[in-house]
Amino acid sequence: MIDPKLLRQAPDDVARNFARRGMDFDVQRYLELEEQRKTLQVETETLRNERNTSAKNIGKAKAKGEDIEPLLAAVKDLGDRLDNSESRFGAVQDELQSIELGLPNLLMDDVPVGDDESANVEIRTWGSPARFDFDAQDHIDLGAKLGMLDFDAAAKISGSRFAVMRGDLAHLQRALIQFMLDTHVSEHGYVEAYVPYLVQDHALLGTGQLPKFEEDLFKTTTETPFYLIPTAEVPLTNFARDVIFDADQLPLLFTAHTPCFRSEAGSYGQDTRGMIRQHQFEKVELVHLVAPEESEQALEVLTGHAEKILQMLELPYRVVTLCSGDVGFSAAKTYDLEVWLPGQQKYREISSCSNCTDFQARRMKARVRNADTGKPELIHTLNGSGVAAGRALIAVMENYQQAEGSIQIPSVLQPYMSGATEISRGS
RNA sequence: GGAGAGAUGGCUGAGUGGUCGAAAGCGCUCCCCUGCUAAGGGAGUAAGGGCUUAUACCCCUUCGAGGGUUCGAAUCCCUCUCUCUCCGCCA
Repeated sequence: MIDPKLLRQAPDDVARNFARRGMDFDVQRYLELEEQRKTLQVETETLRNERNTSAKNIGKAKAKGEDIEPLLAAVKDLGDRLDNSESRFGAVQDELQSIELGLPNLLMDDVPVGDDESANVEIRTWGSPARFDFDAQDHIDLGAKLGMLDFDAAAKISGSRFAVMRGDLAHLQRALIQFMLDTHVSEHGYVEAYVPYLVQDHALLGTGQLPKFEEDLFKTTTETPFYLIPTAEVPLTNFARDVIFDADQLPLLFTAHTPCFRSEAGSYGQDTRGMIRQHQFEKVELVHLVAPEESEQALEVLTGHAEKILQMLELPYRVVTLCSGDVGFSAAKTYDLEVWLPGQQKYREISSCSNCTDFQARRMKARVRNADTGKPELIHTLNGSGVAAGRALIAVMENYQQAEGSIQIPSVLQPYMSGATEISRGS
C-alpha cells in the first residue's frame, strides 16, 4: 500500500505517477469516498465518545449510590445511533481499503517511461555471447539427447509446464543451488533460511500478491486454505511482519532456496516449449530489510550479488532497468538480469531485483525505531532472485554445450559435482 | 487424534463488570545526589488512527483473533488460532 496520507493530500501527484504505469486512477471517485470517510469517522467517534463518557458517569453515580435510571434513559437510543453510524463508516472504509490494496507502488523518479518490456533500458552488459563453430542447440534438444530431461514423463505425471530431470542434469541443478547459497552466505553476508512453502493469505497480502493476483497462485482446498509460494520473497519478507526493529538490527539480509509455484494463468502459448516457464521451479532468493534511507543503495548492492553469480558461472548477461509499464505491482524500481541463451539467440530474464520501498512494509507493519526521534517508521524491503536455478541450468546447458552434445561443467560448479568436468550421455 | 494449562505493554507479571491503556518489578530516557565506582532519590517511558499548519491539545481503537451479552468488558458467554505439558501416532 502507498501512504494513505499522501494519497489524500496529493492525489493528483499520485495519479500522475500511476499514469506512468499506464494506469488510470479515478481521483474524483477516490476523493468522494474520502470525504464520506472523514464525515462518518468523525460522526462515529463522536458517538463513541458520548457512549464512553456516559458509561463512566453511570459507573460513578452507581458507586455513590445515586439513582442511575435517568442516566440510562438518556443513552437509550445511543446504541442504535452508534450501530448505524459504525456500519456506514465500516462500509466506506472497506471500499477505500479495497481501492488502496489494489493500487501499485509509486515509481521512483528515475524509472524510464514506457509501455512494455520493449522500452526497458539496457544499462550494462557483461561478457559476450559465445560463438559456436557448430549449430547451437537449445536446452530441450540437449537434455533429450543426453537422456536426462524428460517432458513426456512429466506430462504423464502432472501435465504441461512440468519437467523431469534425471542423473547428472538433476545433480547439476542441485549443484547450482548449493553454489549460489554458499556464495551468498559466505561472500555476501546473507543469513540462510529455511521457510514454509505453504503460506496463508495474510502473508501474500503483505508482499502484494493478494488480493489482486490470486489467479496466479495455487491454493489448497483445506479448511484453512494455504497458498503455494510463488517465490521465497513471500516468507522471507514476512519475517518482518509486525516487528519494530531497533535501528542497529538493520540491515537484515536473508537468502533461501525454495521451489516456486505459479499457475501461469494468462501466459498460454508463451514459452510452452522447454523449461523456461514452469508451474514449479527452483530459485535462490535474496531479501534485504533496510532502513528507509538505505534502500536505493541496497538495490544496487543486491543486484550486484545476483550479477556475481552469473559472473562466477561465466554466463554473459545484461542488466536492464524496467520501464514504468513493466515494473511489478509492489516495486518502485526494478533491475532485471537477462542471461544470454544461445538456443534462442536472446537475452532472457534470470533475475529480477526490486526495491519495494515501504509498500510491503506498510502492508505488514514492518518498522524500525528511528534512533534520533525514538519513533517507529516503516522499513524498506527489497528482493531479488539470486538467481532462478531452473533458468540458470538452461543457461549453463546452452552456453557450455559442445559440438557432440555434451556439456562442460563451469569450474565453480565442479566441486559440487564430485570433481566432474562434463556431462555426457551415460555419464 | 485424546486430556489438561495458558495467551495482558520492550520483558516478567497483577488484575473476574465501572474511576483500567492497565498495579508492581525489570529494562530504557532525563534530572538530582554522592570526589570516582557501587548505591540512592525524582520524573518519564505502547502502537495505530482521526481532527489539525502542527511530532501541541482533544478524541477513537487495541489486553491472541472474531462474534455476542451490557449503559459500560482485559474481566461474562460462544467460535477460532497459537503456545506449553502428558498420552497416542509418525519422518
